[in-house]
Amino acid sequence: MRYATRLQFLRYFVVVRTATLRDVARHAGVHPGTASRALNPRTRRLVNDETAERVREAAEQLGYRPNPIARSLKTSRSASVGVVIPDITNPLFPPIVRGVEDGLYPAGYSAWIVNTDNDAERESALVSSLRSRQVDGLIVATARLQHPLIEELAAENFPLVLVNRRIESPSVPAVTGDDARGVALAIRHLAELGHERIAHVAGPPWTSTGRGRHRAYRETLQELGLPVDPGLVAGCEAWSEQEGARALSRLLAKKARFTAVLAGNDLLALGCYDVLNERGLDCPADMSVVGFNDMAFVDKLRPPLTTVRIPHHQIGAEAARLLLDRVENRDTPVKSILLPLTLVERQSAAPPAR
Amino acid sequence: MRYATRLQFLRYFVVVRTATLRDVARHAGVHPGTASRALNPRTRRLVNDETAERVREAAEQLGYRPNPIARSLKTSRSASVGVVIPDITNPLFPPIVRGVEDGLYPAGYSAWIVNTDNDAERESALVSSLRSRQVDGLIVATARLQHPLIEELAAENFPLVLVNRRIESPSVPAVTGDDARGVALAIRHLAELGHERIAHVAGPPWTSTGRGRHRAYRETLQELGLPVDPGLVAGCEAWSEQEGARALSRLLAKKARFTAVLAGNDLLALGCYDVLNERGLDCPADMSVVGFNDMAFVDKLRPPLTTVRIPHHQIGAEAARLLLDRVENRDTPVKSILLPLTLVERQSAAPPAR
DNA sequence: AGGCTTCCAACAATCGTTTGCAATGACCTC
DNA sequence: GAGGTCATTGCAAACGATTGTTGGAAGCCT
Repeated sequence: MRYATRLQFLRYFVVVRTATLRDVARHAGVHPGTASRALNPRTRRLVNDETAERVREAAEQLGYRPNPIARSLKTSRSASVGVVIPDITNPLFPPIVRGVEDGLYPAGYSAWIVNTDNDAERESALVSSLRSRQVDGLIVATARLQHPLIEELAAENFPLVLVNRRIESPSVPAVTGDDARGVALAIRHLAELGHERIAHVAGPPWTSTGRGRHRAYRETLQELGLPVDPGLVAGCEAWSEQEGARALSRLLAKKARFTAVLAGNDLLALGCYDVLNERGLDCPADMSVVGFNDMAFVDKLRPPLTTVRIPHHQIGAEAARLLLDRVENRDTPVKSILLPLTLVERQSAAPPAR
Repeated sequence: MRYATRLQFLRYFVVVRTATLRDVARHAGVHPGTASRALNPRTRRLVNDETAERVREAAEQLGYRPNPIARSLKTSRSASVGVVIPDITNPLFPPIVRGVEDGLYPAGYSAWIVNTDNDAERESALVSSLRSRQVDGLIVATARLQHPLIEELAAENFPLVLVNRRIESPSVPAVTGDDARGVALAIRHLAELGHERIAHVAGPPWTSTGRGRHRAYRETLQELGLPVDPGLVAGCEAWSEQEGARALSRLLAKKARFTAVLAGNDLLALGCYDVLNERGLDCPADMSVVGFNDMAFVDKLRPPLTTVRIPHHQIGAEAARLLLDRVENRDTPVKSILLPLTLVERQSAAPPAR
């Protein structure tokens, strides 16, 4: 024997080289196939209890850790899923990602995160790279409304769940907040405070959220018998502070009359704050502002932002579970989840000045 | 032939099954080994130009994409690195992560991100899982000051770079901001505004940043001939808003006299804002506050926070490059990088009231 | 013409698992 | 005691690439 002592022999495997299944088998005096079955809970019952125990012990002694690469190669599964987001730097996404991870963890899965910067080409390259890494499914927080890549994956019946944003095609499961009710919550709140002319700084029309919130805004106004005036809506090209500022400026420049504005999301609301500041307008005395998302730290703004809270973490977790369902059984019926939203009242919305 | 037409044959591979190297080889009429060499830039010169071209064409026609799993199994490399962070939800980390990705991308590497929640056990499990996934190196943004796991990896000469936080052991390369000069920048600014008694809400003493900034605070005061009074320092147990608030409250409760406070980071500064608000103290009129990090949106606070900017994205990118150097050649000498910081003056620091 | 490189491509082993199939032997039944 | 079932284990072929070794053809030299 090359090794002076048994200890050295063990150390060799534990430290220098990582023990393989073959080593474990040899150590336990069985065939690698048997060792594999003994260690795998699903096939464990195929091997004698006593043998299995011996294998388990050998594995422990040698510090055996299965090689997921080899396993993936053989099984073409990886116990991991891809998470495709536009940009982790956008404070919207980290909580979702954590939610996904927390949903995945109990099942022993983990997440591969990639940033697309909303670039279709990059996205397609990344997805293809994820797939060649054998991810078992995909969670996609895509922005665009129509989306050939997604349709394609869905057509292949590749396990896929959309998060945060819906897509026109109904065959793709999605987990989102109930934007319509969220918008209603916000508008009703403003109405109860006494606002009648409520403007909307709308998100990009090529996103499902932008479009959906805009529609909900109109519908709620109608329901409440409030004026729905297209002149009170300014659209944005992106979910950014600058765009929010530009939109509100346009509204103000038109001399449109309104006392409150519902922003398509918190970033846009931040933009609104900026122009209000610039023009010496006080929020909420001169203008009420309501956001959407309840991003981190918007409670620290002056004034603290009244906004609609979306349960991002929960969205991620639900998406993970939904995906896992489909991974385990591809024929699980497609189902989408709508999570309730809540209004968090802070100080950016108040009764209008008389 | 099982396939009615050549087109169907091709579709079979392109759509239904993904073409393997063997398929490409057969299609080009060569041995798989030859195909491998033809497609790999590093071995390309071992095969005849004409043959190589034929292989290339076949690969393209069949839509061949190499299987990274199989490649990893054989080469025990993965063209990916692990990124170990406490919590992606902390706004500090997303820009670093993006920086890392951007630094990795040109070399064809990608990043696996994991969150440890600063739990040593979880961290160790995650690192081990990353290693069994054959990551070629690790970028670690660990919080704790001494760190057996890190020492162990370093001892093994496993490619490893620390970001954002240093560790006592000198053999581990790290990329950080130049905290000492950053603190000096902040204190000098306050001194120039006329502050003499400057307090410090210090980060956790078990983190290198917490400790380092505290030391720099004392040293700078001394340099400037300002009083360095231990009664003007309150330590925190965590980098959180609540801890920042508690610390400043303690200082205030002691009736310590001071007109400005340097917070260990922006989160702590946020906590300071909270207690100032509660007590009806105006910032900056009654108390100046300077933060550290320049987190997103602190320019939107009231007052906009004066703080020290850390080039997070650059830190990530440099770390990636450093790591890649070591991955390519394990014997690259250990080198650490200190990036310059800048003070961004906003409105939370002003001359003290007389 | 024989011997020498040089170039190129094929061969086959290997990475560490999983898994269908076959073999063995124990035990049971009629 | 022949035949059947059942539990258990071994065998070997994959999965899809990489790479050291081998061998044949061509080209060059003396």
